[in-house]
Amino acid sequence: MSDFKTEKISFKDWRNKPSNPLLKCLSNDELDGLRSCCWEKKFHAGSKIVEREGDDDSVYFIIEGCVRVLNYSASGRAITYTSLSEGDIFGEIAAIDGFPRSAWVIAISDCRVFLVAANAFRRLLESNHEFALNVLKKLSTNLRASNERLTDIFALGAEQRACIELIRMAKPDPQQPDFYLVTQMPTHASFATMIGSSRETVSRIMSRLKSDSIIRSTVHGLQILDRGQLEKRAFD
Amino acid sequence: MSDFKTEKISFKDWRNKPSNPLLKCLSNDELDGLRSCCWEKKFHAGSKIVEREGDDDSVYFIIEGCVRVLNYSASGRAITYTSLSEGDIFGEIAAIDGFPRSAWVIAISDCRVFLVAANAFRRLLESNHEFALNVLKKLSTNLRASNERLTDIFALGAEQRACIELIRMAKPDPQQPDFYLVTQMPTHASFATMIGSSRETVSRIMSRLKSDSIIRSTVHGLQILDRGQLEKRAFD
DNA sequence: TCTCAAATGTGACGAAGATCACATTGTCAT
DNA sequence: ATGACAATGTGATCTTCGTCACATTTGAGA
Repeated sequence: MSDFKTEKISFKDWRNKPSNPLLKCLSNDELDGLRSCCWEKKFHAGSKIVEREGDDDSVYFIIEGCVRVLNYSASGRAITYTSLSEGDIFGEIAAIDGFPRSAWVIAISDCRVFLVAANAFRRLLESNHEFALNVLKKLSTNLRASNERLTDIFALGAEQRACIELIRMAKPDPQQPDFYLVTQMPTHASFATMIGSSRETVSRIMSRLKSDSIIRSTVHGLQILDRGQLEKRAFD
Repeated sequence: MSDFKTEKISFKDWRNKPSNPLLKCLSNDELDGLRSCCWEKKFHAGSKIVEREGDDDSVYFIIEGCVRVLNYSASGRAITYTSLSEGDIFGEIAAIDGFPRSAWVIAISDCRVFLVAANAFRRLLESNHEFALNVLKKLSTNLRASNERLTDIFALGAEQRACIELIRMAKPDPQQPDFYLVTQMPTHASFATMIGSSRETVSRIMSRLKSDSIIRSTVHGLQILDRGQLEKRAFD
């Protein structure tokens, strides 16, 4: 595993990062206040950051790296709720309502995070309306996504869900402007936990999409050759 | 359809209702401020209150009655997110993030609601920390529930989900303290949309539970004869 | 380059449950 | 009571996918 590239970051730089919309509204004073109840922590790829039912209640700000929020069913199957990266936060729910963690968080890549103590986070919510509104918006977004997903699972088949997820993950290819690209395509097994399916089913779906020339594997990631067709399969 | 029993309610009575935890923290002034941007509306059982993609953005406070928040898939199948009644609110997400409605809301029984304009609601969020925190807690609760449900669907079979839902809906029977009771048991078709299954499957599950003497239909609703067995079936 | 573990491909099989098609039973207004 | 319509019960299929089993490929170290 490669070592961390730990470029030191100042609190002000942190706040002003464009990838960090939540913190923009903090004043210098508020930022200083955070300093005393905020630690930096590092996690290696694959390590556990938050444990379900755990009673640690800090809020995590991702400075660098990528994590996955998920749960395990009694039978051991994993269900991924969401993947997060630089600028995202997690753990805010337990900090807000004080109940134990509702999910696991696992580092996908090496990570650097800032931990903010729950009561410091709540103090911020109370003192800064704009910050509170930002958090409210974030929760709203998450809730919309979660409900949307619920509908998809009831209504759609595995292939449709896979196509939708691919479309979600794809960004325009910087090299070839006509194509879309999924950099960082996860393994079939991980992808399966994201769409609520099995490894084998994902494998079969991908094979089909490849043989139909809708997608293709390249060194840069998964290339989408025919977005129209992909959308057609996604939305029928 | 029976007419409404429209006992007039004052704003202060409204705030002080025990079923209304969200509003407790409002001052008299804030309450007065609401008066000018708040209407009462009535809806008959079965009528549509909120329409998905609609751009009305008020927040609804249920004074009386019972509603269902749901969505329809492209194929026309309904998926119920939650049922709400007196003291609950809905529509807060669109008011917070300004995007179109993400779900439909249908009146199950005759309803009386207070509508609060989105910007009045947002003003309240900004001026009253406690209120904002209450709303944050509510969203957190909803998010936990939604994710929990997602896990259940992947991990559990239809019968288990049905049993879990029954347990959730059951309250101790005031008459016979040993038993639990589901007053207001919905139709099998509705229940199916709540657990993500089909009407026929629900019918078969209920038949099985009845023939195994775990539940029984009475005039007061669905009686749970053997909660232990029901839990066993729910959680294996 | 070799090696080994992880990731992927693929056939066969079975179980769960959706769907279709009716029969039956409630329930409510006249 | 008597329709009429909604709700429920139940059998017979048919599809989708999960699961098992094993082959094949890939990729990262040594």
